[in-house]
Amino acid sequence: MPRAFLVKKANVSPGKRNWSELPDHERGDVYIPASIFPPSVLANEDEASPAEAVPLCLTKQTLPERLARAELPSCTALGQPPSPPANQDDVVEVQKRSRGDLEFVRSKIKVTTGELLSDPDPTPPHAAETPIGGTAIPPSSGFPYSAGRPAAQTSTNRAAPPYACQVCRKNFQHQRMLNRHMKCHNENKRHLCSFCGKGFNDTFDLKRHVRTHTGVRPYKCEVCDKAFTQRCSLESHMKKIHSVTLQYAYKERRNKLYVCEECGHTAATQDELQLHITSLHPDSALLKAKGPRRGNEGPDGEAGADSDDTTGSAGQ
DNA sequence: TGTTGCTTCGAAGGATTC
DNA sequence: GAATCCTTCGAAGCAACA
Repeated sequence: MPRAFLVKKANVSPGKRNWSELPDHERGDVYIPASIFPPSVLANEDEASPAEAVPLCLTKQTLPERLARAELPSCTALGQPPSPPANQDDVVEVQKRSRGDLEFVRSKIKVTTGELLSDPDPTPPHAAETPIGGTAIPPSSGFPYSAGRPAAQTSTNRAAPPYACQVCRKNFQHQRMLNRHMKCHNENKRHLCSFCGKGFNDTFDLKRHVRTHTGVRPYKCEVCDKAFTQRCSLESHMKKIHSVTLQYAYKERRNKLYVCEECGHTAATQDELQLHITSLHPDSALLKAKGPRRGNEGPDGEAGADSDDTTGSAGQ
């Protein structure tokens, strides 16, 4: 019996939900805890998606106990944006967490595929200089650094990707790649988790993170019915446990699986999901969030309300 | 204490939408 | 063309077990 099926101790770290407590038949392929989105929470959608609504960790009394326990220790740092890294070259993300009185630091050293200059200029990056290559980082983002400049204009690099990050000196082929990369250096995370307040640079990262609070597990192993929050987890499970390697064509896109976050119902198309929500959850804030993507919403988008982040594997 | 399986998340490449 | 979304890879950390 795979250990994955063993019930973990109840004393889980506060930063993680322990959906393994639940039998797989209850989680199903798309397990969603009941009442995970109290109406009081979903009602607040003026400026943010449901996932970006009022941080629940600030209103725990409105939550079911089990959800309240889902509060990540990062809540303790709400309103306290992380200090900028002492060394801007570090691609180390430090998450402060606390276990009761004990606070610990979880660090992640990201080894990216970004291309570093093979012969980096020994002179320090002129991050504060006027950008030459142009930057798309909006002033409102609070990002203090310039995005960079075309590396082709910098000295002796041969065939180097044209856009270089002035902070970490990585090179990118496209300006948009560089622009997005610069978010990594931005301490102001635009997309905040409504449950714990943790910020993310990308809407999809937020959506993916929210699943850890909601318990939505869109990826189901068809062999043992165990469900996972991320596809890579499923594929890893399939490979290690069942010795089944899911193979897809290069860049093949799986069929999308639209998940109703009210009840867990899955639909093959967005229209079908829309119909489902309209008929069964007419008061759902998710329904409102299904409006025009950029019609009346802020720059943050509505991603948190989207259930289309859940793409089913091809085998489903 | 080492191994294994799972969870979570950062980040880049590419596709899609606006 | 820019912004957003999706996919993918990889790493760190944890729990459970040998």
